[in-house]
Amino acid sequence: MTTIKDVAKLAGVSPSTVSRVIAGSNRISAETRARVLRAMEELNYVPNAAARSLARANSWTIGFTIARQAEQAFSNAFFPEVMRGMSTVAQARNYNILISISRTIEEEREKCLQLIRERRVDGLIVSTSRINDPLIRTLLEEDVPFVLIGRCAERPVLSVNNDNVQAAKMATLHLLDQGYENIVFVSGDSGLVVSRDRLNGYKQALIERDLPVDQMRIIEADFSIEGGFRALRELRERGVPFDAVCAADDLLALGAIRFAEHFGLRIPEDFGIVGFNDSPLMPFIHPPLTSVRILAYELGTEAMELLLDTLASPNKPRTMKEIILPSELIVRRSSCRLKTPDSIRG
Amino acid sequence: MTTIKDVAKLAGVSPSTVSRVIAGSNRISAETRARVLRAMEELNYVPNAAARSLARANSWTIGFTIARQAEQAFSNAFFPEVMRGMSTVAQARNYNILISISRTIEEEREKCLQLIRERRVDGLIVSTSRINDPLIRTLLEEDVPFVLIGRCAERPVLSVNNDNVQAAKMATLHLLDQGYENIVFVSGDSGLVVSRDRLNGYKQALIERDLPVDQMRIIEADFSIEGGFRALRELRERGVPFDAVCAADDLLALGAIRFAEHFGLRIPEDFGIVGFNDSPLMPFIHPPLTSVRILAYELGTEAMELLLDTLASPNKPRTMKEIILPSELIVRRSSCRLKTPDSIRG
DNA sequence: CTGTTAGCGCGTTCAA
DNA sequence: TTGAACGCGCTAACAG
Repeated sequence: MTTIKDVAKLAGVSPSTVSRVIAGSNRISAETRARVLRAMEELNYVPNAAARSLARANSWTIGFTIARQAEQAFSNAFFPEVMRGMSTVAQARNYNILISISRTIEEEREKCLQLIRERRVDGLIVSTSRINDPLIRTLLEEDVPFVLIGRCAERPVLSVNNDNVQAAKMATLHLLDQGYENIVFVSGDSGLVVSRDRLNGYKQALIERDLPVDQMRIIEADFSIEGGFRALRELRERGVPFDAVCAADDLLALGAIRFAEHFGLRIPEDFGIVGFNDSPLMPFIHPPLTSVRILAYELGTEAMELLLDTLASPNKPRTMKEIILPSELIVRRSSCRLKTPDSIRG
Repeated sequence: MTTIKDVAKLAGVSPSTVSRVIAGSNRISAETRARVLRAMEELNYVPNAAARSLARANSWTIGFTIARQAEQAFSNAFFPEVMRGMSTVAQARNYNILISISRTIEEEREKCLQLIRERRVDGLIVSTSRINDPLIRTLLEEDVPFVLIGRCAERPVLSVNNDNVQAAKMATLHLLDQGYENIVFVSGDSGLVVSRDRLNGYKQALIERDLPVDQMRIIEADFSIEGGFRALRELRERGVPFDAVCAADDLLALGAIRFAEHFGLRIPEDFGIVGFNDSPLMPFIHPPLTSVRILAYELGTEAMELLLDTLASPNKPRTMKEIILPSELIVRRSSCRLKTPDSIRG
């Protein structure tokens, strides 16, 4: 392994001079700098990350954490896209990304704390948040620099989110506009902030149209196709009448398609469906599925930028900026009993 | 920040004793160990990763690299699943995972070399390989510990792969068994080893049935739905007759569905389709798509285990073990003009 | 079984 | 503008 001493020897200077060249100090003669650079080149020298970390007390590494509930969403393109976004920014600013996938929220909390305490990462990007999330509370208590992708329900934290309330409201209004009258809402894990927000959007749409919000029409489902199916079957068995569903995720919407097939309902004539996340394959589903498109890549870039900016000015008082990105309702056949298929995508 | 010295002081021992406790040395009295552990507990002590790395010359971190061509495949669940697999094993063995997503193979090579030279990672898991891949050549030259997910065409390297040749052969034989007579092969980037292997499987199937291998029936496509569509249209314009397609990825197979819709071909009556990767949504595609299921999660666990085992015994001569995992053809309607839909999945 | 000492490779004083 | 000396937190070799 070639060290700073080897370079110094070859260039005929002291190690500290080499260090200055690396740091880009200007208190150095052009000639010396050139000699040092040549020596570095020749020896293929690369500074040892651990030694730098130790001396400067930072790691140039950001941790990205995903917990179990999210892991399921791993089946759609959301997380990969977020990661691609984060990576683009990190790379441009010479940061690395450490990922930590946990099975439970306790494990997630342990892992995050460890990464921070070990000084393995300078900050964290947290990918989902629960109501009263213990991870977030801990991170705040320990004053860990972090950005949340999503929203913290209890207090402002640095975060990047898409406007779930607005999006779910749009989706529901769209169903109403299409003449559906009894819309049910199939939620994911109700402990997640994102679920709560989407549910609120659904409610707001009903209220805006002076329609009653009926708890019977709201149901929580396992985050899977099967879960979506079972939730609707359950509602049906309870005798709740409905002719459309706003599902908190595409997987749940696919469960709704299963439900319709199973009970002989025609989509969109008898039954309208909208989902969330607009996975790339939605246009190919039968029928093509209406869905809310989330800017996943952008969530990643924005989160990373926000975090790195924060780290770059540590003394600056931390304003708990919350960035909100727009989402878009992609209308396809599964929710269109009025418009002709020609006028819509997919 | 609490260091080993603080613990030592509180426990009334020397720093090296604390270090021994951490390392689990047995040359230590039970009583002292208990005192030290209590002090560690009390101070919430966690060893600094950089200092350990520096002293022990390892990082307990594995790099995972993805390059552009793969990034597209990011839209299906393959990479997330691989990562989940890697993560499970890494976590169990106290390793961390650093990810590096590059746009070009040159950039990928740079990033990997840097991670190694900086000593930021102890080894690498490389996610895709090209024919004559410069990254792999470099890693071998520099004697970097790495495992390839895939296969190296030129020489044996530590790798974990699914049997692409066999899988493509199965897929093609299945189409032949279903009575399709003119099967074309739509390949991804022909520079990738995986593309070559799948193409070879296709050829082997034809040869086994004494059918001619016709270069006119083999075409390379952009890795996208649109690319799959254009490739088939191109073949059609060239006057190549065909009634079925073996596509090297589900995305390309979706392009084939588009093609069939566009030219009024019925699937599976007029036109049979099989894809690769069996994305979770394939059962919902219209028609449900036959596809080769890859054990992505297992590829991840096996790759990580292989790498960590190698790192664990560095002096042992490196046998270039190549692990091959089976894949499975999931038959659905898109390729079944003989069997009844009841007898098949999806 | 335990303490002392000397690095690991780099950044950063303080002098010169 | 440059070099010498020390410290970052931990491990390991050597004494005892």
